[in-house]
Amino acid sequence: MEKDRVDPLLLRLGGYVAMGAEESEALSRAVRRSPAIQPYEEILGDGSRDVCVLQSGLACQFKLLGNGRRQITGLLVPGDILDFGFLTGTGPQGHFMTLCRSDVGRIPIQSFTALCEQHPRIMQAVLRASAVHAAIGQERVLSLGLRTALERVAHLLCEMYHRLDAVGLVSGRTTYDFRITQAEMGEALGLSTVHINRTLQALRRSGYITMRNGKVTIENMDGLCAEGNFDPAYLANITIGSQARPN
Amino acid sequence: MEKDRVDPLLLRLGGYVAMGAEESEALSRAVRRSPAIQPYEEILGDGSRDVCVLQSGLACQFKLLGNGRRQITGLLVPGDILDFGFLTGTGPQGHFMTLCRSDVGRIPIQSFTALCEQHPRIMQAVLRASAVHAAIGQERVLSLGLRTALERVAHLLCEMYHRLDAVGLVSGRTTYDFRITQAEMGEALGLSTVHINRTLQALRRSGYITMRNGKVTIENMDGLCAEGNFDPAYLANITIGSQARPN
DNA sequence: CGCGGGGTTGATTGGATTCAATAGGCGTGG
DNA sequence: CCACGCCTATTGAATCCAATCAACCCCGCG
Repeated sequence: MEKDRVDPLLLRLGGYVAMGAEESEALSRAVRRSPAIQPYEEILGDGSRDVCVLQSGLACQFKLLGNGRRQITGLLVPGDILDFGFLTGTGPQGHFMTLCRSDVGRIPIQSFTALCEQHPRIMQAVLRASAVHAAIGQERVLSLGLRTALERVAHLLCEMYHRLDAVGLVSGRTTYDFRITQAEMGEALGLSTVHINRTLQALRRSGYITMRNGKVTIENMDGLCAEGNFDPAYLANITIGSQARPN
Repeated sequence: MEKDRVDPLLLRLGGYVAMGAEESEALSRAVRRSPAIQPYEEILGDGSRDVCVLQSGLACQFKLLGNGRRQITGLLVPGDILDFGFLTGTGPQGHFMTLCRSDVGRIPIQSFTALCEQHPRIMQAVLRASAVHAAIGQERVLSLGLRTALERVAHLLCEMYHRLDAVGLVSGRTTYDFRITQAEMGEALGLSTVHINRTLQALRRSGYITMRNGKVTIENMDGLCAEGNFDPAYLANITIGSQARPN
């Protein structure tokens, strides 16, 4: 099973806008692969404006707040563009680092610009990805602002399932790799490590999930979604006009 | 003092990119003014893709979560573009409504597109505004995720000061209009009304602020900033390349 | 004058944190 | 090969910040 998986970026963008072989190839060619990055290594430290894409592994975006407090402001899965600042000509927000061994691809900003000019669909797909990224951010605010611990964790596990599924990283129906420590989960969800631990236990006891070796299996999808108020709609790309809306 | 203030949108965008008289006028001309909107009226309910700008008053963006819970995901001050979805061709995230009597201007999306093509600086400024909008969102995550109640409120009051100052809505050094109820503040900061009340009292007792008639005065800016871990840098527009960065 | 919304206060409750200690897994080095 | 150390997960106890519940005050308004 050492097969070279399809580029997750292609899967991601292809999920937004159907792309022809020519476009896929052009996109693939533009990506510069770098050597694998070790866990807990900072990405994007350099001032380059390249478009960075997580190719494999898991990464996060975070911000520091004096006295050692840290907030993880976003989790990044393969196929994710780390930061969309290049769209507005601004630098990345906060810091980025890997949470496990990962690969990061880069598209030099000039290549990217040329690519988008030649292939409007690619541009369109990137814009959709950016919109979904923003929607994920909104959901994070909802979680931190008014969801209980149980809801936050349940919601996160559902979200990860859908995001990983979109890039073909879910195996056997509902199992996916999620190499994150409980402490990191806490930093992402605004909860203490201890409470994350107890909350995960509750979800396991209820039969919603099982966890083994950094792999999460959702045993009761409906139950977990209900527990976390999860509605996958925000992960889809909704365009006004292209899809007639009920109202 | 009934003078027609300078269009806050011009002040906002002009703060990002210096614009000539021609550009300012073109921008002004593009904005369609609507009749004043009453408090607690929903904006953007229609499916239009117009670029909406708050011209006066105060508004918020919010999302609902079953069982009546509501999270205010953003506060909007004059000069703010309500939603940047038009940049990605997607619809607005969540709902928008006024918090007090307000005016909303609209730029039909076609006019906007034409405007940006003819005046690249306007496009550039809008992109900067979009980036700052995103940065404000990140700070919100920080607040909800790891700031204490006191820090959240202090931070918010500092943020509003800077945002309103940017559009000329601060009077007498540090006084600004902030017609928001404590309940709404709580919904924005993920705190209960009662706790907001007590936190505001603490800030007043410490001599950081005074409040009267919906007007906030910051009496001790340094103290309030320190209390809220507030650093105004994220409200500035930082562009890679245009400004040399220390590192 | 009664009503309603917003602000204030006190008492109580509770979800989550913090502190503290133990257990398990894994890599390194003796 | 085992010992040691480190990191992560787990558990229990105590504490605390903020929520909830419940009045009450104040004021503008019909």
